[in-house]
Amino acid sequence: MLDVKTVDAGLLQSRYRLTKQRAAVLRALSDGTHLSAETILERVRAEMPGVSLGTIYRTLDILREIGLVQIFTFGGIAARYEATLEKHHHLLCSSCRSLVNVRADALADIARTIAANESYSDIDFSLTVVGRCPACAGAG
Amino acid sequence: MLDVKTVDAGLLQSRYRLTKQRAAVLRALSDGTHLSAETILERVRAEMPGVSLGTIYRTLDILREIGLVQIFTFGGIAARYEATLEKHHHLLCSSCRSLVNVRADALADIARTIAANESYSDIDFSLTVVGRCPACAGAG
DNA sequence: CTCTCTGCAAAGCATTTGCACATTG
DNA sequence: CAATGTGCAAATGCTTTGCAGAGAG
Repeated sequence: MLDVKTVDAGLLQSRYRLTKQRAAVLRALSDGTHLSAETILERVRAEMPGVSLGTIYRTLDILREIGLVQIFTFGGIAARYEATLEKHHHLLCSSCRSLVNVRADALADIARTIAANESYSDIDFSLTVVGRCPACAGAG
Repeated sequence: MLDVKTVDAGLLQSRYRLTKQRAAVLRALSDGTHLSAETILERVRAEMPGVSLGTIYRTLDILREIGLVQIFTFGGIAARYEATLEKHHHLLCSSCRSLVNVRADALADIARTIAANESYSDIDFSLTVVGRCPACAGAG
């Protein structure tokens, strides 16, 4: 999902440097799905103590700007970051707030049609399905 | 979108009282689409100065609990509240952050299929399309 | 009277920012 | 050295909460 070539392509064409901290953030991101800034900080600090949360946010913002990470916002939980280039959507549990990634290729046509109808350009789109996850449904 | 019958049905079946403040919030909501708490406060204060933002939030939370308002969260802007029972989705301008409501009936099947595949129940879903609105595209 | 509601102010959380120092090319 | 990056801490924006007094049944 996150090869060196892609990262270099992004960073080198910009004025940004690939510092230790940024590399660590990228490594943390390539491990998991929909990570929060706080989770990323923990992972980065595991190998590099002393890194600040501010740096995590600044790095994530740069990576987003370059197009290497996607940010997803949901109600009630902190923003989630993903280094996937694959288009995907989310299932959010209304009870435990856990997240699951899902694909929905059929959505693209619908989103494009909506955007075209209203003359919106350069679109991106994401579907969030909120519901009770199997675990929470089982627990009552 | 918000008739007295519906409101009464919701409030009377609960332990909540229909106070002046709550009525004003409901009135503010029935005027507009995707209002922020701050906007609602302004509108409520226009007819009833002294109302606090805390009361707005508490009221909105009750109304959501009863099922009279929907809350939508997007990145970068405050949550938006709507008293519509109609299922709808949003176009968010990546530049000026303006919002437009859109319908997308074809989405229901897709969302249900996704949820069923992953065994999620009691689902709700919403699509957010982010893109440049016509005004911003025109402005360059 | 009892329960619910409100305003106020403070607290809470996620995120951003200013600044002085460190690091890199 | 000139530019970019970092840690720290303070600031910000949105939302929630505790509390003491007001209002409703």
